[in-house]
Amino acid sequence: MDDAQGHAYLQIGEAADRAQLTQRTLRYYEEKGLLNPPTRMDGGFRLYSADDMERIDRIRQMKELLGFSLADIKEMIESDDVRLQIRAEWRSDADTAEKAEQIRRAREVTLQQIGMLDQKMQKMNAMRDTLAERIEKYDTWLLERAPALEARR
Amino acid sequence: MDDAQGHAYLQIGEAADRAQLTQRTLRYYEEKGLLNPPTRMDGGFRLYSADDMERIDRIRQMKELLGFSLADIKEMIESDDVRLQIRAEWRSDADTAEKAEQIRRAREVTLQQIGMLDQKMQKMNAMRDTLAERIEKYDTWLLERAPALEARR
DNA sequence: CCTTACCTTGACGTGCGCGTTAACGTTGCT
DNA sequence: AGCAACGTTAACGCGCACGTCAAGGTAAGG
Repeated sequence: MDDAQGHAYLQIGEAADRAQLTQRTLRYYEEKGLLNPPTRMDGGFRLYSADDMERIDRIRQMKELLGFSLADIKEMIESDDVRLQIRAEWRSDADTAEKAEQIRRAREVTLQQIGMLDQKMQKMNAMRDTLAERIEKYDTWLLERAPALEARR
Repeated sequence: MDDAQGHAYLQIGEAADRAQLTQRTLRYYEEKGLLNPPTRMDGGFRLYSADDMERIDRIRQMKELLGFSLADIKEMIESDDVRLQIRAEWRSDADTAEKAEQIRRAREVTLQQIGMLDQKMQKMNAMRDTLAERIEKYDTWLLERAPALEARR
């Protein structure tokens, strides 16, 4: 079942390459419950969907960008599960009110995530400011005490 | 040698409490070269200066905020050493040109740090945007499919 | 001088996040 | 049918960043 360009499903080798992770890491994430078990081919080979790949990338981002532990990340991405469940049961007979409740919870979680991102970025901005101040001090020092070389510019 | 409020130098217990770290962690950071060995009292007790405390806090920030390894942090804070050295040798007979060169290097490193902060913040902003989009989708879904409860507001 | 609180240096233990190896099965091509 | 490339699970190993004793020294008050 190929796509026009590339394959719709990736085996673990390709998946790992594209995600810039190792196969071991993907299996480990699955083992730890960060990834929902991917579909398998008859022989048992894992097949990663586009949704899987998206999720893998989000996990990597949260690790590298935010420096969170896998346990933290696991908690945080559970709102993604809701999103996927909704997509799957889109026209099922599940109770609409129940779905709405789930969505409201997911919304809440997402809001919290945004809040924590904002907090982090605020602190990083403060850090940036102190670094910028430091640059200024370096510059004034250089201008006062060793302007010779700077004048060449 | 007390200050008007609090002590100018802190023993490791107080230092750890104020930095929100454990004594073990402070000793570990020292062992790993992230902290320059603090002065000691006659009995061998460590005494942390205000500069030490500042540095400890920067280390903690870099770890928690940026999620860096201690090895990374060690590299990054070596520009701080320059700053402290400068302060120490302020009126020494060290070569001015040499100092200037050090300052230029420190300036370069600091600029790089600012650059990486900017990069991170940019990525975090992108992440924030996707989360905000998700919120929008939740909201429209809720308005379309389950407006009843929302109407109560 | 004695006690209590605080500190010292080892040294071993621990949880996380994988890396690595072993032994073996599957796929796909010729 | 055979072979190379790719996959599977299970198990052990490892570096990092400390936690946690153990055995003892020091500081400060009564």
